[in-house]
Amino acid sequence: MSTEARLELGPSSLTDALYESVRKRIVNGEIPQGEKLTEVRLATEYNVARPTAKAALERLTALGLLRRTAHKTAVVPVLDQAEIRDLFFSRMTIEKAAVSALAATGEVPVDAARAQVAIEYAARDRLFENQVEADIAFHTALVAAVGSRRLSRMHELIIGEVHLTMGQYQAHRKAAPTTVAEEHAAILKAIEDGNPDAAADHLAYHLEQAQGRLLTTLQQASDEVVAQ
Amino acid sequence: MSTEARLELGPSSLTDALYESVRKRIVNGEIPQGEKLTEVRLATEYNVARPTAKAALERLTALGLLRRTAHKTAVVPVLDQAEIRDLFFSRMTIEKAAVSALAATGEVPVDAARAQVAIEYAARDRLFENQVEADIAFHTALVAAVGSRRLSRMHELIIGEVHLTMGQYQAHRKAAPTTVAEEHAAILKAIEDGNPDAAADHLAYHLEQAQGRLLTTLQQASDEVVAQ
DNA sequence: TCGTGCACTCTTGTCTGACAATCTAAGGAC
DNA sequence: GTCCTTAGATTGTCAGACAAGAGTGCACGA
Repeated sequence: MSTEARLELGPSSLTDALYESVRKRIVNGEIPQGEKLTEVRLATEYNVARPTAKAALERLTALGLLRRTAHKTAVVPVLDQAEIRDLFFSRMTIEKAAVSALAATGEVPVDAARAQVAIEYAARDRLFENQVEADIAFHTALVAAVGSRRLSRMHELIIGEVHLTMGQYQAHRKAAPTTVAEEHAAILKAIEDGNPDAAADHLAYHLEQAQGRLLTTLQQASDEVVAQ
Repeated sequence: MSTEARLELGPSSLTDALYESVRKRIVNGEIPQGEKLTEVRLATEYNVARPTAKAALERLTALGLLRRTAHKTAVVPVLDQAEIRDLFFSRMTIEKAAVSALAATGEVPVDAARAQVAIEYAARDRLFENQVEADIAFHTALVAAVGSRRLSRMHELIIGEVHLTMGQYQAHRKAAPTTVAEEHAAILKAIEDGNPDAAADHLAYHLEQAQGRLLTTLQQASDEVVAQ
């Protein structure tokens, strides 16, 4: 972590900017798992007041990107196998409902199709970070297209952790971009065909595969630590 | 709203206590829909600092019990028909997944059974507030029993609004306690029988009925306003 | 030598007071 | 009557401070 940092002034609120900056650094692995983030550290690094840093930390905590208990320092969480399973179970619940609803209308969300293209480009250029980014965007677009504010908010509550996990294990990840793209395409196809059950099934398969890939890399990562 | 208020010192944090106190007052209708809650008002009423009040307001906002945009005063939201439908669609998604998972194990959650009893007592004694409270507890217990931290967190994200809506229309509500109890019993029965599909179906029916009851009372309430 | 307990430090929770930026609403000009 | 300006209200952010809880290491005793 560099001793100085500059905030983009895009977002209206200073807290927003700080939140967004730290969020990115966590999900792309720049701030590694297990790292502690104190309020004063964040405040001094970004040159903001402690309450502002506190607010940003609380928001990150709410989205699962940090863990924090009373009077204790916030920590970037390390998700174990059980938690990854729980994460994907929850994710499955939301996204299944989303694709089913979309298939009922038969309309393929344009943002999802766009993200699908972005994934292919990123994969071709070996830009892993962009690939993860686009993958998250794809799934987020699917949920958003349903038009349910609350479904999206619930999804937002867990997708951060998905992003975190994928980002943290990025280096270890055996990229299988074509596989991912094919699985995504199958989901979109089922939506276009207006087949809710098929859409849900394809999505379930895709997420199971994704979970499996993550658990494998997680296992490999822990093996490497043991081997040292 | 009284000009003075006392906080119970149960919760460790002052913010927690404030949050909990205001939460109760919102969901039971003491603070009506559309009411504005400024930071200073809350701070002076409870005799706490503005930052503390701010934190409590932010938490309430996160759970949908207040609406707040930048630089604007927090307001107790008024849910229209479309939002109630969205709310129940989201709720359905979570709770269906929950009862299906429970039925797969075949174990009836004790807390849910306990809440079921509480509903009956409250209904018999005409304690509407307790009845609502116990109903929320029943559904929360179902989700909690799955043991998925993230599913529970997502549920928490929307159940507050359900509570709010039920509480706010409490006065208008035509109580149908036996009906509710029977619908709940059917869900528990299906779980006990280990039948996930039946459990999901009974839950879906129950929530559709509940939504219908709410929309009806909502309609009646708006009619009354027009008639004035 | 090892374990227990105390003190110290770090960090967070909360407070007071303040200023700037923004939103709301009231009042005046046309 | 409508639009614009201006004043008040409200929130965002800041600085500095103190108390309370959590963690750590050292000293002391067994």
